[in-house]
Amino acid sequence: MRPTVHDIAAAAGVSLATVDRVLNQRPGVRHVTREKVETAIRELGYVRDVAAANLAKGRTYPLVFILPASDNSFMHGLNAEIRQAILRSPAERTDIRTIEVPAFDSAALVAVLEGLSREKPCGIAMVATDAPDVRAVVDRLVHAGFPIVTLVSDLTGSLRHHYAGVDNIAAGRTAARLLGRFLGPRKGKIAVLAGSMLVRDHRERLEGFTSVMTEEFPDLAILPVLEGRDDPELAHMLVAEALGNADIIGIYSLGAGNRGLIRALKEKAVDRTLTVIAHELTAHTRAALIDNTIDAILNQNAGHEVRSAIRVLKAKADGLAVIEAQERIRLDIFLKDNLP
Amino acid sequence: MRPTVHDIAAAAGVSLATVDRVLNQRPGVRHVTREKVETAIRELGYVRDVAAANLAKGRTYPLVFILPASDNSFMHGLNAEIRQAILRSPAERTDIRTIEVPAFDSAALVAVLEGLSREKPCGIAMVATDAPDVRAVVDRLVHAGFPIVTLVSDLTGSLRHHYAGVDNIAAGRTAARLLGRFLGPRKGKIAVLAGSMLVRDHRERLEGFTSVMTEEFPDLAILPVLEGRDDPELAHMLVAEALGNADIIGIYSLGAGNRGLIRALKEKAVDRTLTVIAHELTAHTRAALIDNTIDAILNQNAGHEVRSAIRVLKAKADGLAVIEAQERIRLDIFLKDNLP
DNA sequence: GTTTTTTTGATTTACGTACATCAGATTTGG
DNA sequence: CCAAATCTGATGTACGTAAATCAAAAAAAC
Repeated sequence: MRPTVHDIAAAAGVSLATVDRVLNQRPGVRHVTREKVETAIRELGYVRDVAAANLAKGRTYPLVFILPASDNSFMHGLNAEIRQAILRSPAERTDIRTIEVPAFDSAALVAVLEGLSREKPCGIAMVATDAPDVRAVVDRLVHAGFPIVTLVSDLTGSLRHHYAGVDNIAAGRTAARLLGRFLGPRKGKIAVLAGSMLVRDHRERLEGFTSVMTEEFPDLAILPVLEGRDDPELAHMLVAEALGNADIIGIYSLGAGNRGLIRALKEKAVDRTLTVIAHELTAHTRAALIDNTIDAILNQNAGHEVRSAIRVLKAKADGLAVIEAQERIRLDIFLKDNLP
Repeated sequence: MRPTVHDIAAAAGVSLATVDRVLNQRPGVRHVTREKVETAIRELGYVRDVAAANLAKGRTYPLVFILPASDNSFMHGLNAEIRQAILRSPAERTDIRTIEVPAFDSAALVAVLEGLSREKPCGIAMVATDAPDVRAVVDRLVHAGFPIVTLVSDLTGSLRHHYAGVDNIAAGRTAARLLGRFLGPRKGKIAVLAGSMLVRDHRERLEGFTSVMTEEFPDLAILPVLEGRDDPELAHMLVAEALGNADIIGIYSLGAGNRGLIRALKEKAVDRTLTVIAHELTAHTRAALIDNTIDAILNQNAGHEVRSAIRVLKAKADGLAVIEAQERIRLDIFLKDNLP
């Protein structure tokens, strides 16, 4: 049987009230007494029963998710997963609220974050916009004791406690190697379709992609990036136009807006053997993978990201350890054979 | 605030004791009264506070893991993950015990399972040996009310509640497509190294591999399977011998014992451009992936499998729902760029 | 040495549920 | 209609912790 507060009290030769004062860092305990209790805690290997404590406290975990107001399927999926988490709230004692901020608008994000410091949530998950002012508020909030995790897009160099998202440089490198290996000895040009080079994750994917391509597949030349702004229409136009170049033998789509890409491919490239790698598994990319329009899909599992963010925030709020291996968000690689 | 038993009692116009009798299916409640209470439960949307209930019951979850006594790195890894889980036991209220049975010995497995029905664990996780007698005991135990999940290797056609492992047919198909695409237009022969065709997961991987190969990559011919019994020495011998065949341009290693494979490759194939796909990420395969001896690794995350099995067993024991998407064990595909 | 302050102990209530006991009410059987 | 059987209510204790109160003891200040 694991030791309880009573056992600690007995072992330390103090009363229950004193143990409670020490455990919950309440004032009114002499230094020596505090030490006695802490020794007993260590020696008996006491760990507070979080379930019982939460019951007694009537604790809930008010969490805030800050998301960009982007209208693409990935963000819709992320929202859906958060709604699922909200449905589980009663069982998980969470109280989740989402706030939408204009995408790529660091000032707006900063304003929201500063507003939050007043309402005292016990944890914040945010899709970070990578800017110095954001980094500054995040660091301030972390110092003030708020658990903060970044979601999907990280804020490197900040003090955020955790990042619930994939390694985008690795994703880009993986895409490059897959494309390079799939194309084998062929020589030709590679088109890259991105959302916007202002977004950190897209920049990182491109960075990883480019470095492996230039180092290891010198026969493949990367064309200037097409910025589709995650907009299907624009993506369609850009890709359709690019396909006029007969040297293109591969495409890497590292952002959203794949609907336009797929349409362009089906219209313009029926007779060509293009190798295409895209990001994010959606109904559209899934169908395209099955009918061979796309050759591989790299994906991050939004559900895992949301659940991981919640687990980490709760653990941080309770001062508990997280299982690192469990919280690592993996890059999924889907071929048509291992679709879920 | 979520409703409590008191609210139900008030709403149904009965006493707390009666609500308790209904909730815990104790006798001594008239049919009409029971219905009143059940209606109130439904209407208020009452869900039992599992944490409080567990506290009151002093509940722990005695779980049993039944593993084959196989001496390969995957099983060692699995064991290590179970030990990690045991370390978390106090916090998770679990009480985990492992039992080793001789590998591929269905009679021994049956004997162990029958022994278990007497000691009443609240859940059983087992690496299944695929045999009719095993299926029969499992079905009996499920009928008797034991939550059972299969781990790593499934028992299809049985009544087990859940399978915590990867889809091995999909894994084989994925390996085939990766190998086929990596080899591109080349023609040649493919060697397959397996552990034993007596193991279901190996059979399934081969099945998936073969079907995609024959359907979609007719220029690649699969040689008769080399059965390495997951033994590095034997694998080394078999592969070294096979590499005498200069037509071999690809290898699929679908079992354990990759140490021998890697050694053989480094000795015999330095001057050849072989494409190699192997299963299970270990220190050895990892190093081989980095130095280009292996081109891709398919992996199942033993930690996730163990944690998933535990979550599912606990949920079943409490009669709760599981988050299906969370419990799906994904097939990891590692290139040298996305190693964890 | 007394007063004031600080520290500690003892005790109680609460959280939401489980479980046991016993008395009282209601239904059923004869 | 009464006895027996069945059902229901009232009540209390427990689980491990939090949090509060008030009294008592110890230490510090005067």
